[in-house]
Amino acid sequence: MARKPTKPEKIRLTEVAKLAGVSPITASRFFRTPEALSAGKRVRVESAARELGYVPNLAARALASQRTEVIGVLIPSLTNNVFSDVLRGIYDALDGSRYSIQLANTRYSILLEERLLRLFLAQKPAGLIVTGINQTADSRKIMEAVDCPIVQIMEIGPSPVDMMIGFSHFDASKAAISHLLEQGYRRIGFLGARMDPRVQRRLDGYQAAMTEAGLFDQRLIVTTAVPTSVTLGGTLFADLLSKAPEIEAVFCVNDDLALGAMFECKRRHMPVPDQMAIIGFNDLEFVSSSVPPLSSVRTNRYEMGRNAGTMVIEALEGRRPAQPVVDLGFSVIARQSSVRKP
Amino acid sequence: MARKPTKPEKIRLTEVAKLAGVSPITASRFFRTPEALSAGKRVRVESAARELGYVPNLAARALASQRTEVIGVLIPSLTNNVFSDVLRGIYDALDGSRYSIQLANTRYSILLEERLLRLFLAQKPAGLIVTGINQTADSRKIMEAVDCPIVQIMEIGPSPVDMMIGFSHFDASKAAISHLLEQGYRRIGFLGARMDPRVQRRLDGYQAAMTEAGLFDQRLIVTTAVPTSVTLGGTLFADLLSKAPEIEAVFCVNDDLALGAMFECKRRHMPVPDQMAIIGFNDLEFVSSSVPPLSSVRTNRYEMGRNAGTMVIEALEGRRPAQPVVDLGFSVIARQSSVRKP
DNA sequence: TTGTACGCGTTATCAT
DNA sequence: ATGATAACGCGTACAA
Repeated sequence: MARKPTKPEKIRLTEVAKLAGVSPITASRFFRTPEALSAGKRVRVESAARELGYVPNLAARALASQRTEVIGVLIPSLTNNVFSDVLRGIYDALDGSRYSIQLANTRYSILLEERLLRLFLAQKPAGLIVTGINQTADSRKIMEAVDCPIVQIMEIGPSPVDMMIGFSHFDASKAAISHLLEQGYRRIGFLGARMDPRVQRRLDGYQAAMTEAGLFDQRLIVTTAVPTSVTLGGTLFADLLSKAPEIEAVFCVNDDLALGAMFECKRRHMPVPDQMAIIGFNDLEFVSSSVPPLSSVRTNRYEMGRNAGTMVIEALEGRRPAQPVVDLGFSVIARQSSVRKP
Repeated sequence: MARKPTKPEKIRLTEVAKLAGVSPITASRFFRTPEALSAGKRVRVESAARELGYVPNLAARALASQRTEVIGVLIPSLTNNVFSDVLRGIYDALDGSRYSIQLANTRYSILLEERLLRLFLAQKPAGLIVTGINQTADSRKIMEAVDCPIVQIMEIGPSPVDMMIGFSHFDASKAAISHLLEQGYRRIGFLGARMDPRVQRRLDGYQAAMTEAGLFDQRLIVTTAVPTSVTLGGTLFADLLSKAPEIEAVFCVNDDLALGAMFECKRRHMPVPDQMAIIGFNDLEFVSSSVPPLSSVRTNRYEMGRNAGTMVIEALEGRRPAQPVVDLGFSVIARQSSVRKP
């Protein structure tokens, strides 16, 4: 024998329809396209649903319709403030829409990313937001085969899987160095942590700028695979100073490192910027109120997330963007920490 | 007419079963209880699934089994570092398990929380992790009616919906003030932002400690509903100074405010701790490397998330914790910013 | 605008 | 250990 039939207490669409005096499919339509119902039935279904406390069964809906209203989001870190801003943007964009978010943490591993991607696809997501442009070959194949909008965020590159929104980390980094060069600094150090693909591109930008200026010197670069932190900024800066005591300025791949470097300067009674100029990256909230205020490169993280969310929704509604790749740019914010006094 | 029958290309359990020469239900068992299969069939199903690239349909699974393997997580903020640590703990705890996470952002609104809760329940989650103990009456009713493990995190209180893990914000705050009192500070200010329930309880703790010491003075308290930030810490501290210029120490409800206050001291050439002692809350990474190092109250956020995740899983496996309420405690970390020199 | 008929892909239940 | 059958609750396709 098979399983017992549904107990009559359970409140399904059928129960709502019965109470409203309509067929189940009409009740179903009420929840999806209420405007397709006559006013009378609309009211009756609505009150019936309310009276019974009807809760739609999303699994049944997904099975029947072969899709869900879940947008999968793959990011490499939950701790990094950079991603929390992006996430907030995504959540805000999807707020009020019918879509919900499923978030996964790739931990900066493209292999784990691939596994999570497969996991997502088992749920037939309505859309996908993934971080960066360095996926495994298999991930790329999978994404190309999937029939849903996909936005790659944080970076831009030549061949989007579908859509893309971000900025050039290479250019942004180069611009930061240009700023320091314009201020007259010549011996400019580089501090990098984690060294994920985006940080790597910032290093490339640094190298390009320094080489163009005829100032490149491998000794000025200190990097580590260790995750970033303020404390680490101090440590790396100390390393840099011991390797190259003559440096006049330092570019940190993020603001945490920059703050750490600044604290280290303070411990060494090394005035900023008089004896050491510092510029960070991301323009987090705190940099403007530190003493001295820290220069940084502003990136539009919230907007990135917000736009990514919007792009997915619009694509789902059939309105694909004219431009699949959106460059949100950046701006170098020069504050006291990197500005030569007259 | 109804819909067309499934196209033969689609790879379902049926296709796998056919290739393996077993019935669909046997193939189904392979994915759920492989040990219940004979070794031969187990191997055949496995290779058939691999060969066909079978991807299980989670919607069908959820519909048939009436449950999912999704754990819903409700937190008030994505930006606040405090929650990213907790989240990381939850993700780590669930990593490698069959469960995935669905994250929702309540934006510090218990009304929105209630809506999101209802939304989650439509998906029949395997478990639920919610923030705090201040839910709406309806939310509480809903949670009590739901048949899945629920963990309330961040706080502890007398009547858990199901399980609870956190610490007493009241006691932690009181301990911070006790530390300042022990150091000999008497005029101790309070800086608070956001004023969510947990921050409110920290204020209560401050008030209790000060009252017990016979030092309570409403003028020493500066609060705002505005979200916290380093910059805000500076502003609030300036407010406090103008209201009560005689203060010797300040307790900030989080480390961002504390850092902002410290920067403001620096701008005013007010040495810390000689002229102004500062203690923060949460013991974020940066406090130990600032100059001077900032005192703070360490809370075990990662462990909280990690344990919450584990508690849900264990409960799902039938092993409910002996104690439904877990107090993770806290510790006052006294650093230079609040220690009187001898 | 509304309804009919059936399929979505899996698992629960019972039987062998 | 394995299989037959029906049921999970809803949406699609088409007809009226």
